[in-house]
Amino acid sequence: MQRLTPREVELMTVLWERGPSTVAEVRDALDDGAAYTTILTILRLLEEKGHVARQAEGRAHRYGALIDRDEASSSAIDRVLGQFFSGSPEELLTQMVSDRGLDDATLRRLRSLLDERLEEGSK
Amino acid sequence: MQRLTPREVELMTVLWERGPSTVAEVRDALDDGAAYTTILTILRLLEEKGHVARQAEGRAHRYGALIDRDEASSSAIDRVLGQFFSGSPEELLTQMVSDRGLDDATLRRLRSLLDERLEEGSK
DNA sequence: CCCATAGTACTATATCTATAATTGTTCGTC
DNA sequence: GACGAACAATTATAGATATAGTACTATGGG
Repeated sequence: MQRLTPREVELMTVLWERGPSTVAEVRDALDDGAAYTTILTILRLLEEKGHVARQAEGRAHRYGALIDRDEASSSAIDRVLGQFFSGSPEELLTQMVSDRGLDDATLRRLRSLLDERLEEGSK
Repeated sequence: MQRLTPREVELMTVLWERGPSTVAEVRDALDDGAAYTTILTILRLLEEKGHVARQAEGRAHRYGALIDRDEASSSAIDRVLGQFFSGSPEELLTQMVSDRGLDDATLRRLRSLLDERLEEGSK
């Protein structure tokens, strides 16, 4: 998937959380003083790139996400993996558990997650 | 830490792997046909941003990284965490182990990694 | 049925990113 | 000491990003 700019991620997040929305709704949800036309322009670019679609609704249009959040975050992770961890999820995880103050409870939850995965895989 | 562009990460990677290098050495290491002046420009920008420093060496300059790789990757992860996982490392890891096509061997390695961590923590 | 307004399309601008050509400088060699 | 090669500084350009102004359109309330 194409890379999303930080600003684009912000708009997409609104669509993911609110569901299909009009320009005005997105602007209200962002609540950062951006002009109507600014939001419109970014949504238009996202549409060009195929990340959102819209349908007319009265005189307005309702924009909906075409990609889901997992897809986008997965791409973002891939990018980080490639840039810093030679594509190796282990290396990323290693740094996360060592650098980041994850407590034992969290580590244990992650381990059971892995256990579940391994269970399923062997089914 | 400020965000690094993909291209900047590539150059920094050379410095991280090779240690302090001249422009010509970086260009050779990249081996992607970039012009000498292109590399120079990006290094100059990285210097402005405080990510590298240089010292004269004969008529050339040797550029060295001022930030280490962990620092940069950690920032990149933070950005992804903030953008997609409400800052929660657990959510990111959850997605990694569930969505990604990690094979059993990898999952097992990840689990032993967590085991080690938990061992250490309880010591 | 008309016109104010909400909404859209089009256009514009500033900054950032990535690229490189041109110009200037220094050092080693002859 | 002049010259060429290697290097650096300056300048330039194209495309992407983020912002918004302007001009046009359609619709719903009076």
